[in-house]
Amino acid sequence: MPLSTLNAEQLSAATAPLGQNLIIASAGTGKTSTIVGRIAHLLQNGMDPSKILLLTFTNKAAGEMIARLERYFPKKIVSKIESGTFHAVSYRWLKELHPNLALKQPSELKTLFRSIYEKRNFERMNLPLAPFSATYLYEMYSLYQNASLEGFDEWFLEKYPEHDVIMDAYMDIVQEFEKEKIDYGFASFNDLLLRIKTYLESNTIHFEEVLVDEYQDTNTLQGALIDTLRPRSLFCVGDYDQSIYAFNGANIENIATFSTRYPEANVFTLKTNYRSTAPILSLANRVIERNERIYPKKLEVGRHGKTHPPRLLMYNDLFEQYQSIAQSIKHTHVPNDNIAVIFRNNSSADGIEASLREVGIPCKRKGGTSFFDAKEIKFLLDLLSLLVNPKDMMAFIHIFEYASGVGSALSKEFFQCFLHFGNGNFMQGVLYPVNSELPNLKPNKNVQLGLFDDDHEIGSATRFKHLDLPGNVYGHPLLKHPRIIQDGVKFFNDFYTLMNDIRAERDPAKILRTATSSKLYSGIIDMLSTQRGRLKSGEVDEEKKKLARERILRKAGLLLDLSRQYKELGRFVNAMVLGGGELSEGEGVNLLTVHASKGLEFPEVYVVDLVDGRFPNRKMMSSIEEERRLFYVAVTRAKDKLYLSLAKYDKVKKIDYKPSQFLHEAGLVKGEFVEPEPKKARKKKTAETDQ
DNA sequence: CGGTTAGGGGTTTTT
DNA sequence: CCCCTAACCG
Repeated sequence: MPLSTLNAEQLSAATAPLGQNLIIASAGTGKTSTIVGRIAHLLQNGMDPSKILLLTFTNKAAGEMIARLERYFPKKIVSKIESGTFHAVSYRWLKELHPNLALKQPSELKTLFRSIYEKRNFERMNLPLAPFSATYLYEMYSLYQNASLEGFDEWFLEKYPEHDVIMDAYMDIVQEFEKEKIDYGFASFNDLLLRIKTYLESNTIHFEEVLVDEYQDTNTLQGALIDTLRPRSLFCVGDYDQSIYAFNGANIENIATFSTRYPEANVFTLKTNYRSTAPILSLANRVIERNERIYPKKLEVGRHGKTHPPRLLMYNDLFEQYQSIAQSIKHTHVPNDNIAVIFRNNSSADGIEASLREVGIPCKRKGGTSFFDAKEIKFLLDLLSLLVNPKDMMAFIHIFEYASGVGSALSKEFFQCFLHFGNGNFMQGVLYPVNSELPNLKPNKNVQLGLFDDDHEIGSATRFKHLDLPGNVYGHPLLKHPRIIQDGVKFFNDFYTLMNDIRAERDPAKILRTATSSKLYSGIIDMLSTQRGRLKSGEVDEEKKKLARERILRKAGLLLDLSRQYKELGRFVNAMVLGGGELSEGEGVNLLTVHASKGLEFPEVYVVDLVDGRFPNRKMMSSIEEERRLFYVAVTRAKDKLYLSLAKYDKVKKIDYKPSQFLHEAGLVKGEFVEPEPKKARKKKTAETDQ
């Protein structure tokens, strides 16, 4: 049974009485085993599994814990446990209340936000200071939703009192953004939590025990969500030294004030580290001890035997560093997937990946340009999104931007045309238009300038006659649009054919099969593979193009495989948004950001680019303490061997680097770290104004 | 000119 | 991938 493998401190935590329990679990102390043991304990004592809620930071983590429980309990019981990330669980509940919920990627919502922002004319407002850019304002708004429960204006002005004069305009943008989201039927990640919180304020979903993993990274909103759940018992597991999500509103106060908020709380500490060797742990501790100790803890080494001291690798040039690491990985006897290369920023990944490829070592990346960011996959998902939610203008715009001569503005007009042709029903407007006149596009222009008014119908009937299109496309009112050209009409014809083929189908796999074999998609494949097969000289290398084409087809096939588990199209599309980033492709050496490495462990770890400015990141650093925690997380991933590396110079960018202060703190570089003169920081957060 | 579209150069971290 | 700038259109 899972409980019999626990040590004394883990067991006393796992069998704690119902109530408020906080488990301080340092890196590698068997946190997962303790949570699994806790659930086993609850089940053994007869708790109804459907009254247990397990909240984790990634869906993968939840899946692993559930899988471990299935080794000891019948699947029928374990599957009743409610589990997943805050977002996944909220989505599951909301889907019952709002079946048409359409989850959107943050980047999409940012684009929507920007388009609203850009309608405002700040120059005309004669402002005494430059307003924040759309991007920065969006990021702040998003952070606010996670970090605060008060009004946006209050929260914002506390940070930037001088923006008082623009606050009304900011609020106006935010309000319009909220309205547009509802009009388009969109929900953001934050909306999932916000909406379920609102629901819970007047309704109850009762749980006997709620377990929260990675409690140190819960933000204020998630904290409030736990509060509104009001479970009979709470079991929170975390380590304040591993709190690394401040940028997402993670509130270390949640864990720091647990025992004052719940005076009856039990606090358990897991002290014995079974993961890393003594020298690795002592290095980690030396550094992290410079941060304030919130709860007392002292790590004890659970592993004995032969050890390798952590090694500092210092190089003269950036690429020499990557190439040398690739060589060292090539010559080690450890299997590739037992090795991780960990970095602070994704910008390190390309160089490492290229160097590994050079010597023929396979590698996989999590984050960065993921599977779902690939254009060929995004296109298919946009098609599906549009089928699920025909109000999804963003998805439509992305699809039609592939037609040559069509950009985002014209694509948007086309969408409005279809809505008009179908009396508000998009699909109707595409397939069976009831209005055959163009809508009045940009009425202000027409009225003020008297332009374009009578251009609308020019050549509409005859312009595309030679294309030999089927009658229903040839007679479609979209062809009357003055700015559609031949390629656009051909694209529309293929789009029309596909929509006609899949309009009645609801099964995700069948739709994908039709879509991937459609003429529309083969056009996309051709365009993308030609682009990717192009050499620096501009010529297309047929071999390279063929390879790109095969890669695209393989990816599309993978998406099709994923879709087979889903019966309902909407759930499939949302699942791809919700869990998409967690999928990593292929086999080989693991390339990870520190954030992505959380919760994982590897026999051999390389932490690279440990130079001042990059790690710690000095550009937009929230605090040196947080950067130190990031360093702590990175090094405590290592079980047996730890390499810390840096290069003193980047000859491509011509930048000199100094060793990271954490290497001084670790005692690997002699002497106390001296902070360099702060360079004039480029202000990126303010928008350019003409004055 | 104004509004778009298309292509080139720099990047913090995530559900 | 996001921001900027150079061509392009009516």
